[in-house]
Amino acid sequence: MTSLTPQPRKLPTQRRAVATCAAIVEAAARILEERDADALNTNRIAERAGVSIGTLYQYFPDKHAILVTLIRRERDMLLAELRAIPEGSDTALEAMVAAAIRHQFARPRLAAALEHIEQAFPLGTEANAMAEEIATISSGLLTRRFGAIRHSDLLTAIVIARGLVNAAGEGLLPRDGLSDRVVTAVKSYLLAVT
Amino acid sequence: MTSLTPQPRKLPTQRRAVATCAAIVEAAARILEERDADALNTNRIAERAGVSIGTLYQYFPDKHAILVTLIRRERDMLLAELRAIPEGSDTALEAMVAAAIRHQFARPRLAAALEHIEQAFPLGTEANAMAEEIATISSGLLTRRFGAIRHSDLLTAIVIARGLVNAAGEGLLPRDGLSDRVVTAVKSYLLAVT
Amino acid sequence: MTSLTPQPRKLPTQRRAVATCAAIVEAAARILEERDADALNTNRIAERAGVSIGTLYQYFPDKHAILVTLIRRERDMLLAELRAIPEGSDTALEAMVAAAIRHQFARPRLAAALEHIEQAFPLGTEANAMAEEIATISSGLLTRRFGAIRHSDLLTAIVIARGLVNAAGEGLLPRDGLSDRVVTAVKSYLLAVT
Amino acid sequence: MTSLTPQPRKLPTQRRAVATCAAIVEAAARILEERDADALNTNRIAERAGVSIGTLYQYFPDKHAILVTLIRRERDMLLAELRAIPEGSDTALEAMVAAAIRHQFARPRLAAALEHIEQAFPLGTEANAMAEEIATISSGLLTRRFGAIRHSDLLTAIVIARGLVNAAGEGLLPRDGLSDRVVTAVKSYLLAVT
DNA sequence: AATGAATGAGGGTTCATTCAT
DNA sequence: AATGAATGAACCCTCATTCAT
Repeated sequence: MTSLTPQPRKLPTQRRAVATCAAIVEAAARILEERDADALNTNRIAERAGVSIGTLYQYFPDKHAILVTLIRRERDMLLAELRAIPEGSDTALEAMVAAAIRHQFARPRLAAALEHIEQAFPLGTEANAMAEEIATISSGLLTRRFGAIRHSDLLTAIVIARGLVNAAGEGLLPRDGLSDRVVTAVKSYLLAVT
Repeated sequence: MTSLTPQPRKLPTQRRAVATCAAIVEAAARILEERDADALNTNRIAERAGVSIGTLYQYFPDKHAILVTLIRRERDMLLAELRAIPEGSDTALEAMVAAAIRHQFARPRLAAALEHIEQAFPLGTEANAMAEEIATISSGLLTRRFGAIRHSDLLTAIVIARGLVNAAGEGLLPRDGLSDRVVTAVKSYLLAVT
Repeated sequence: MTSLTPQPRKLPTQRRAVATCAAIVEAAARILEERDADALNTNRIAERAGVSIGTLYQYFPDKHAILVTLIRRERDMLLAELRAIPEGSDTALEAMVAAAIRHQFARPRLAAALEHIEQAFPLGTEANAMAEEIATISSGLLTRRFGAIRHSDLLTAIVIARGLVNAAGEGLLPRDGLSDRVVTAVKSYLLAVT
Repeated sequence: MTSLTPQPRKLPTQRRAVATCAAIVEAAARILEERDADALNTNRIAERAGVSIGTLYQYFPDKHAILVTLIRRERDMLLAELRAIPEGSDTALEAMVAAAIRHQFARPRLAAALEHIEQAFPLGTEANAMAEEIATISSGLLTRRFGAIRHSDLLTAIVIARGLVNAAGEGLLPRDGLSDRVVTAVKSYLLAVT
């Protein structure tokens, strides 16, 4: 467990290989959804993906790399949604929260499982890079409404939102009215500190 | 790893037995602090505790039970501090946040490790019981200042506080000014919804 | 594969454990005798030793360590025989050769297998130490008959003897008259260079 | 790994095929020189040779066959040099030793690696054939100087020479003066027994 | 009560080899 | 002829747990 940097062992060139690669990552996702993180072993991943264990190791140097790829896949989906929000929008905050909630509840068990796994990895440069990117995007989107926000306050707001969405994803908080609650929490915090 | 319910195999009555039991739990805590959760295995726990693996299994039915005991130990320490806060205090919120931060940073690596482990356990009745107890205590302490608080808002406030303290414990947020930030976040949220 | 230094993982204290440890090493020896070096895997060693694979790994950190222990065992047997030869003897050379041949043909297939395995290990300090010790012993035993011998000539003589005994052990040379041949080769070389 | 007999799967007639075949064998040689025998796997050989694994298996039925071809290649180079020594030469022994040393030190790591690998193969008819051929050549070359030599003495002399050259190749013996040492050892042995 | 030797299911990974394209 | 994706037997090793002493 080093960081989030490792790449697939071999870049798949043929069409079939790309599909195999994706199937392996998706198999890992399904196992995390249906069972426990403990149940995630390479043999099961291979079986679930419908490939042999050898094939799995052609594309990923080790188990860790599969998870990293999966985490990246999910992260990139969320980042893409956030980047798509227009900067000038009056409802940027609402849109961001909506995206986060949509992402969390698209595959809630997967999101929860990855949350834990991600934290088990040492915070490599890539994990920080994502936090930084979210901060940058948020900054752009929120400045219009809240003025200049101190970096630490921005991070605090992100942590609040993230925590609430995750908690709801894990069933600790009712999903009903979640969006409003998150928006309220973030908005009231930012207004209080600016 | 099923739930948080298992009890130590025998309720130790003799003085030495209690000490052994505590030594085993503390050994687990130390390993979690000094190494990784992956490094936590029963043989190492026994060695670190200065007892044989056989003795360990005389006091705990399985590895899970050791962790549950450790989690309970830490949780009870925090709950005791929270319960000690006088109900009539004007600064009850500040006191609660201070207690949480003190607890988190007393043994930050341990707190972070347990956070992850706890989530890996299925949410047994006991975990919920703790959440409920914190909600009850909080309710008592906060009503004076914020009036009647909806249960979901109380939970939300707790999740916010918890998330911020944890994030700071993991280094995602500066520790400096943490107390103020948490108080501000909780206070502004509660004021916004009441 | 580093050097010959690794020790058993855990020094066996109980009588049973010592026996187990020896059984594992002997099992490895038997497999090398009866099959190929390729057939030497830890599962087979454990099975042949009549213990579980887990037990094997209680005493040896890895496969390599078993081989190192076996090599040491055999080496020490030979060294003990060589050391037992009286320094003043007129027939020291003959006695040394006899010891080497006896050792080689006590378990010829084992000796041959270990020869190859030993060379596959990087020449650690210990392997050199043995060569040095043999040189020292030889020097003491041969000086009386051949006068002062240059170190390089001593090594050469040892290599000659070793090579001939090994070749005979592998069936490349007839065993008949082996002792005389080795003694002749060494004696004539040493007389030629002194 | 059975014996030295297997042939390349197809006798390549086309120019490119011969080159591919040679590239594969040379790739194996380079890997043995640069890394360990453990690092010698067919995928790596193919990669190093710049061909696909499929192509490799078009030319060689299995991994073993590649090594056999390599061993033959090296062996034939040495035999060719030995055969080139004129029978009537007074310095035939010196020439033979020089050839062996030249061969050993041309690619010392390769020679050492092949030495081990060769011994790991069961002594097939081919290995014996080589020993026999060397004996025949040696006999022709040495009779003039040493008279009729018993077969066992010839073999002994060859083993002595081979052992010394190999030992020097592996760094156990100084290379300096190696030629003289080998010649002295062989000459003094042969004079002693004839 | 305590010890620690022993167990063995299970997991990560490699690599010689095959075969569809 | 060449490619490289795919295979899966086999291997090394860990660790939760049991049980004879």
